[in-house]
Amino acid sequence: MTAVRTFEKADIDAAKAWPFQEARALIKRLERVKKDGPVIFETGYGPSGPPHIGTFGEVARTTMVRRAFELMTGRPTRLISFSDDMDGMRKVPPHLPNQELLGKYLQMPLTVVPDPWGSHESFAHHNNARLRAFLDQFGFEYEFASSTECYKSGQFDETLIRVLERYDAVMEIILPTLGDERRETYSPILPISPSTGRVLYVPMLEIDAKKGEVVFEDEDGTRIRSSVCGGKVKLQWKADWAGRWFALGIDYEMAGEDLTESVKLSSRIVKALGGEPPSGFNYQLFLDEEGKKISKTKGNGITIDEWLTYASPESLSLYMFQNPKAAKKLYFDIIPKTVDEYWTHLEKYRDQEGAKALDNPVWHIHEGAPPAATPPVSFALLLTLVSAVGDAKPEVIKGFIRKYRPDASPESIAAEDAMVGYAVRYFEDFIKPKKKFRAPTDQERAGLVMLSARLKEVGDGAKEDAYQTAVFDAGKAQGFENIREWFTGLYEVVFGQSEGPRMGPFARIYGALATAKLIDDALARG
RNA sequence: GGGCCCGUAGCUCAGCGGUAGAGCAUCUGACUUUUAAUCAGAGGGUCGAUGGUUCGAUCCCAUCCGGGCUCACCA
Repeated sequence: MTAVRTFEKADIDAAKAWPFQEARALIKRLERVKKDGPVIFETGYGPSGPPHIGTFGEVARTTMVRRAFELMTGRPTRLISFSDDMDGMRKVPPHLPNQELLGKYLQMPLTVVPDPWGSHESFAHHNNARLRAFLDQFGFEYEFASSTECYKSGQFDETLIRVLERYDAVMEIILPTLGDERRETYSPILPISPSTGRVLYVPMLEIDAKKGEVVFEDEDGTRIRSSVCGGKVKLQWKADWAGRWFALGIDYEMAGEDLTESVKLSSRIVKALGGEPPSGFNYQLFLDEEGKKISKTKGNGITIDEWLTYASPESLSLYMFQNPKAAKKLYFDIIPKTVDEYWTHLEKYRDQEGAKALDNPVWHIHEGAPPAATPPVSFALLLTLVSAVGDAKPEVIKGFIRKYRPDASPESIAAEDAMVGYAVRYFEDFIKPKKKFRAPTDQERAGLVMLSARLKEVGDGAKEDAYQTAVFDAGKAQGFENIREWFTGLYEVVFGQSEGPRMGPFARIYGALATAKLIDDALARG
């Protein structure tokens, strides 16, 4: 049910959503460097840990720019998801099994470190597989690239030799950014020790660009002359990023705000190599509820698994679309709001045309092909329903929806059904613990006793009106001046909240006897 | 302290030189067998502050304030 629309050039030119602005900057860059052929986008991944919400954000946002660019230019594009799997393991990540075993592989490339779970060729292979499964789960289109493979296959050889040729220029750029101590031993080339297999942080004693060789001292003091080709050395981070841009011809890459300085530095280095830095920008990091930076060790903020427990990937994409240059809070309270905003945008998209449609987040979230169906009731409403029913089964909730939106299309119902599970879980974890059941007043108690008895009398299977009348009769019999007070009390005592579902239909669907039991339970509580 | 990014209605955000906008939230009215619905309407912002450029600035420039990141090593 997705319809890909076509857009006039004038509309595309008028589109102002940030992915289009990024695409325009990219187009300018391409004009400058006069590049033809496929345009290459890149995202990064560090395989010392599993993919996370930031990984998702980067790939999602990059894909948004990619699709905008394709619409504008019609040019072929590729997205490379690059894994830094040749980096040495600096320390054993905590919380992993087989800590002792891993400890023996410190400083070795992550593709040499054994897989602590034993299922893959190496630790990095394991995490690389997780990355791919992660990206596949969302349907991203990308090509995986392994740093180790790039080095070993010789794909980076030319670039490594270029680094040797421009060695002084590269050093001149990097050295001022280093502390005194590191400056003494720094080299942008990190040899892999032929004796121990570790990544060595040692100075280069000789550089021979013509032969593509370097001389360094191995861990055991042996003076080694080695080719830089075929994976015998790798580039140190500051040069690595630039080298990769150069070797792979990266045209676009965004990065976190924490890497702002690295982007600048890498840009200078890639120029020194004779290349041109990619287009891109620095997106902001996420904050927790109190505006503090989210850190993995602290465990504040929320993880992608948590988000996907309570809401759809589309809603998370919307979150990523919004304001990427502002530091945004990422915590549980924003989930329902984001979900409903997503549906609102999707609904609007149907009637929007031209540039308006292109500026609608859903165009970007769905890579140009937003679905047509929207659910008949909002997530917020759904939460109210779930909340009223307590720990109801999804089927009961779905029954309500079909009853109250009889005109909803099957597609619309299907869209809603997916939300029901999310709503139930959100309710269980965030709303239920906050429910406050108060004790009834004497007047309310009398009314509730009467209502319960009346419901049992009528029994299941009667018409809505019969139940609705029963509710009003019970209230009126107790002499409530304003019948609203009766309802408010009913909700607060029985449902633990001040608002609730229309009682007649509720009793009809939930069951009169079950409803009576809810009331009896509430009376027993108070 | 230097650099970069952000600061628009209660919340989330759009607008980026021409009399301030959306969604949600709030309130009011219709309804009155409801406070999940529907319809109609309203309130709410000195566009962080101050200067400057301009006929005119939320939008450009400068300074300041507030928030985030970054400036040893690693990535």
